[in-house]
Amino acid sequence: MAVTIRDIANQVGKSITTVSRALNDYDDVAPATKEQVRAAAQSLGYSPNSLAQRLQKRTSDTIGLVMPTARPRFTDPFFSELLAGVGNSAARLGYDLLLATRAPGESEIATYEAGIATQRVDGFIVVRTRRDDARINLLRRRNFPFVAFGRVEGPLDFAFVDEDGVAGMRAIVRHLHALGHRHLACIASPAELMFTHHRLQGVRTTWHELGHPAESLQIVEADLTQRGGYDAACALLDDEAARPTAICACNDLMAIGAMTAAQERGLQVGVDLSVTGFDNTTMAEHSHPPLTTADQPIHEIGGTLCELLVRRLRDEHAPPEQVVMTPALIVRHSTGPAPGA
Amino acid sequence: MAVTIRDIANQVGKSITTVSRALNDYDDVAPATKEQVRAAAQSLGYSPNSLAQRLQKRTSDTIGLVMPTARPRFTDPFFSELLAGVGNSAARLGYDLLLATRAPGESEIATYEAGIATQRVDGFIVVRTRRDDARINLLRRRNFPFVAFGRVEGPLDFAFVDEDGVAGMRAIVRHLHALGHRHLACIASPAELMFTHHRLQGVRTTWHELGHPAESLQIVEADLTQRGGYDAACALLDDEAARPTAICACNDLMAIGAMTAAQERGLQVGVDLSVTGFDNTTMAEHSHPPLTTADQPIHEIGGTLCELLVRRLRDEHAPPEQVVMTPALIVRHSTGPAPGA
DNA sequence: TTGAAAGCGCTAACAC
DNA sequence: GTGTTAGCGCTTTCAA
Repeated sequence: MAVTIRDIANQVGKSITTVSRALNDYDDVAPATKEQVRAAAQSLGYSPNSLAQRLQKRTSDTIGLVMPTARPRFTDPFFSELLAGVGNSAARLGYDLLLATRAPGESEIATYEAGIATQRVDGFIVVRTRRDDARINLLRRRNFPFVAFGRVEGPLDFAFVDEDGVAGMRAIVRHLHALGHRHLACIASPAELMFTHHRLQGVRTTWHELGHPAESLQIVEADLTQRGGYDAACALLDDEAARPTAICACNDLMAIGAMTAAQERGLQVGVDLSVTGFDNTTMAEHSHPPLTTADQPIHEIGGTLCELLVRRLRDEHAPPEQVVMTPALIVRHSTGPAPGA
Repeated sequence: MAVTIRDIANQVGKSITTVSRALNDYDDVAPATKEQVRAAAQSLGYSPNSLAQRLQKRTSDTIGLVMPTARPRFTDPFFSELLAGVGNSAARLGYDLLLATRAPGESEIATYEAGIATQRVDGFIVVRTRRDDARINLLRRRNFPFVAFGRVEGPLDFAFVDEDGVAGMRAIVRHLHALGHRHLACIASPAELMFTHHRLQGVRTTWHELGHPAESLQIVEADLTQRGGYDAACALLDDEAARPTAICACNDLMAIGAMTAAQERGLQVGVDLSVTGFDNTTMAEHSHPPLTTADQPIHEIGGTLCELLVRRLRDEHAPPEQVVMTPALIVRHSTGPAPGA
């Protein structure tokens, strides 16, 4: 069986108390004893049992993250990158990362409830916030530590990291405007997601500010996947009378789907039709043509989320920190001058 | 603070032992008492402290998975899908999933060592096996429960799930041969990965069996990313004298990168050049043109990995189960008759 | 400088 | 049926 402090105590002929203090480098232990204990620990191959430590300390040293997976085939490159960011940061800060995957709904909330009730996690990272977010409402009600990736509607009395979706879309729409586009379509993400709200608002207000009539902007909703973007673009492009010269999608995946739809119809993306994404996943860089998009430093955001949460965990009274990052416009070849402009 | 069995015991005027037994539905508790205890637990909002339960049971009820992330920007759609499969299955079986991300190397091994030593996990899922795999060697040496996604060279005395890479590539190469291709290039994944070995072997032996001379097959290595596939394809295509009519890549991501390279050179994929992938990620379905590839049921594989591991955890003497799945050829539009054939 | 004892929250022999 | 007692492996008063 595993080596315990009791084994070390026997070996060096001291009490387990002394061993514990020696290992934790208390300064009321004789230097000689410390050395002796450490040597014994080393030679016996001792490692503390973290379950026991955690029970005693009444903390789990664990961060929970529940990935919202709507469908069984779940392939969002965005998340693997975010997870890597969170994971690396958690490890560096001495925390474990507990991962669950759950479709939004009752069982999702139950997962949060269970995490809290059974004291398996010290705090949560909530990703992809919704306008009215049941997860956040719950955590707030329970006064349980968490950090969100994204904001919500209503009071923002919690810690979050978010990107400025309005500014990101403003940059994109201005870019398209400057290229001479006068008929724009936006492939929106699901309305319940908070970032949709920001990005859409960015599109709408900027388009309006630039003096375009409301009718020159079409908005269709899709489900964040490549297939969703594809279907939405098909509908937009097949109505030839109202066909836009530019399509801005609310994420890269949908933009790539939209490009496929355009190409199937013989349109050259970047020439006959401009398409933009959002996120700057690595796919955007390597799509054909490379995608104009707004960059979010996803890996870094994951790290920041973790840091903010840990700060809160270490100091209960730390004020909720709020970070809003401005996405950078990345111009590639999927956008070009409006035809005939 | 949190409600404990002691609180319940006080409330109902019984000992904590009785409460514990009632809650665990032992049959030596009076039905009336059981009811009373349950009601009290309910009304007090009791949930067991899992740390305490685990310490007592000497099991962590946790499965560890360390994602090998070579670079900081880590965007493999393959992994998010695998994680979803593992996560769902783990939850269903009553296990937590502990996720870490670590680049292959010393710190990766240290992560495994720490997980074992501190008793934080009951077993590991090892993904993307290498021909000589330090992780597996370690786990084997320590006799620590694990299941691998993939095989290794040498004795296969452990549980694993793998796909038959030889068969998958055989199907692809035969498909290309039937289309009249006589000059093939393969974009191989890194040589240290075990699946590279299988897939490459599938390509080589099949090509040979079909009667092609060795010189008609070129093999270049790339790093599994879109960029890697792109670079490799550029090199292949720019040597016009030796230009292949078909390129088979060892995963979808590289195949998509290769398509980009071809398209940049004015080649029509599926007509002037055929390209194939491997994995059938959702990207393959939506690429332009849609990619011919070999299907791996990734989500399901994740689930199976979990199940095999749990079976082993519940029964120490269960023989190591080994599952090899045969990938199905998915023909889409990235392949077509060889030019001039 | 060290050790005895209590306790984190839970389960399980064993006795009554 | 139920309670007493011990103990999982650790930390931390409190006394000596």
